[in-house]
Amino acid sequence: MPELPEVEVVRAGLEPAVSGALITGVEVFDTRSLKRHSALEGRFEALLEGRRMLAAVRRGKFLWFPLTTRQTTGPQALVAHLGMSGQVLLRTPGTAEEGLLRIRLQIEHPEHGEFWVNFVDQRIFGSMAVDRLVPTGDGAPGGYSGFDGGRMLGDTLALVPGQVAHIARDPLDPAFDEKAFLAALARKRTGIKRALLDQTLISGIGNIYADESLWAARVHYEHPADRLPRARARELLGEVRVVLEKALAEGGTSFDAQYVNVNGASGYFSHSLNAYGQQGKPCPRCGTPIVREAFMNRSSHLCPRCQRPVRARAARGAATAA
DNA sequence: CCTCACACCTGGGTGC
DNA sequence: TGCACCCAGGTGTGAG
Repeated sequence: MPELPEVEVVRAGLEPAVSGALITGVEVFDTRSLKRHSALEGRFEALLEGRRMLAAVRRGKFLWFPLTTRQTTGPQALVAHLGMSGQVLLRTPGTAEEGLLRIRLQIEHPEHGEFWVNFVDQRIFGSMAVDRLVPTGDGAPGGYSGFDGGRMLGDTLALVPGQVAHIARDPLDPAFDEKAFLAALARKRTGIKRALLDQTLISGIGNIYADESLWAARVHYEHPADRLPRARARELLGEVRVVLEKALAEGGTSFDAQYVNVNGASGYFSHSLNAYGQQGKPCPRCGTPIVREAFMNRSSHLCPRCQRPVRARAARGAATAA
């Protein structure tokens, strides 16, 4: 469900309530929501109770909350991934229980008081975990944590949860290495949309924003990544950034009550979609009906006129033989 | 090493 | 009303 803009809306919403807050209680209602948690770290509840969260950090679609250090362990964080249907809701203690509530943290903030942090997830593709923090490969901050978060973390800023270390930086991250991304893209022998969805190449993009970015850049989703001219690839990356930033400014994309911010409210970007879910409606650019095609057990939405497929890759040597 | 298909899940909507 | 079937915003794993 949630892609970078939706996850950032959640991060920003949690930040004031969780930064500096003490975890006073942890309730796990469904252990399947701990599938990313390794028992080697210790028991999830025991690792959290009595510790404080220092900040709310995000890279791509991953969220984490660095914890105060315990003498017995190195630096650790509570990690959360929303999967397809996860929500993190801030509630006043005593609020009636959400139907699909999987995990609840009881927290106490020194200034803002007590909250429940409710992790709600229909499909259970999301999860929480406590994971150790490891240094980032490039020495830059592990993810985005806002101004205050950056100050709170101080010299432990350049850490990332072990299970997030293989995820690439996202295109809104100041430390995103554009040259390295373009070079890696030029080596990918796969379709451009698969490459955009590959979180080890560039993170934060999912099915909605991949389709929107490709529409904006007028690129067909099966265009071979390694045959996209560098200038076109740079344009596409520019469109990715524009789409993500615009969606963020509008509070993310919601089709129903499934994706919501920490207060349960929906975003407005669904009104700004040009391609995703717009099959049958005229392309806002040329009027040709948008089509939907099967792709990776899901679907791709595109304008068949603005986004022409390229000729299939010629068999090796065929072009020169003639 | 790289790429791809698939498993992992539940619930809401639709059409018969 | 009931039910089968389709659909959904993601990621990790293992086969080839």
